[in-house]
Amino acid sequence: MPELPEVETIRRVLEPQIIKQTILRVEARHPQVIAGIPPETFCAGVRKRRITGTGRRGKFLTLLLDNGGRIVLHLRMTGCLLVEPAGCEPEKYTHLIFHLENGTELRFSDMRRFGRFWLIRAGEEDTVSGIHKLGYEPFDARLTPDYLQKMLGGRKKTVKQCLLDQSIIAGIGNIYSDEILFRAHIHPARKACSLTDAELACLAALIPQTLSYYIEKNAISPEDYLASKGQDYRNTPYLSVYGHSGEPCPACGAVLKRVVIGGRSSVCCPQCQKE
DNA sequence: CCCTGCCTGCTG
DNA sequence: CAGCAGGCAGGG
Repeated sequence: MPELPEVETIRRVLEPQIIKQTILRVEARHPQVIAGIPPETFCAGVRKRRITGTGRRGKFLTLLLDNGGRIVLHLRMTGCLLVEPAGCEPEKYTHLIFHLENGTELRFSDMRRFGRFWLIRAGEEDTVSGIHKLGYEPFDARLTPDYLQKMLGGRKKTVKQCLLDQSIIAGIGNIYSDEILFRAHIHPARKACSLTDAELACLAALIPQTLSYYIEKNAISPEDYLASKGQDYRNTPYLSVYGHSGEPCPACGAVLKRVVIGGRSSVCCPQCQKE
């Protein structure tokens, strides 16, 4: 489900609820969501540890532990994290429950079960989760027009595929790649190597701008997040093109078109985003 | 580059 | 019923 703005929203909602809490034990109802090590090893390694902080890298979340280790997780398509009182019935598809000392539980639910958890021990390098393969954060000062030129310049791939490539820029998914390209007036099917310097500069500026705009729009109180079971914090009312194919372009009124690029469906304006 | 698998639910 | 869904890894 979530891309960078949603993952960041979840992190901001969860952090105050779990920070300084000790994990009494972990219940792995569906151990398949634990990757890299046997589930029992994961549960034993996390048990009795205190959560000292949270982090985000691209679409990955991290929970820092008091022994220097960390939990790394990725929500993939439908993963969801909620902190709920122990007495309250877990959502359907709850696969992992972290029992916290204050009587609440950090619960991971995921209908499609694509989400994954890793445990990285103190001093260990994370070479398993995929974090090590990520490119710059969208807000990294090194994400310059020159960097984009270097990374996109020689590529035959489309610009859309490059934006989705986590090893170039971390955190952009199918929704925000469409939104960024719409704002930049660049057609998603354009070959990356065909982009002009001006277009690359435009992208370099719009990537952080667009994502921070949507992080702001996502802001939600922990109460509202919980009330909607972690489902209702999304940006749908603010999206310009994603989910709006067949509707008029908000800029020029032309009919927004659905196209398939690299197997992913994309929505763009045939008028504002010339091929 | 494309394809498949991983899962379940929703839409037409 | 087929096709699609905001992700990613692995294979040819």
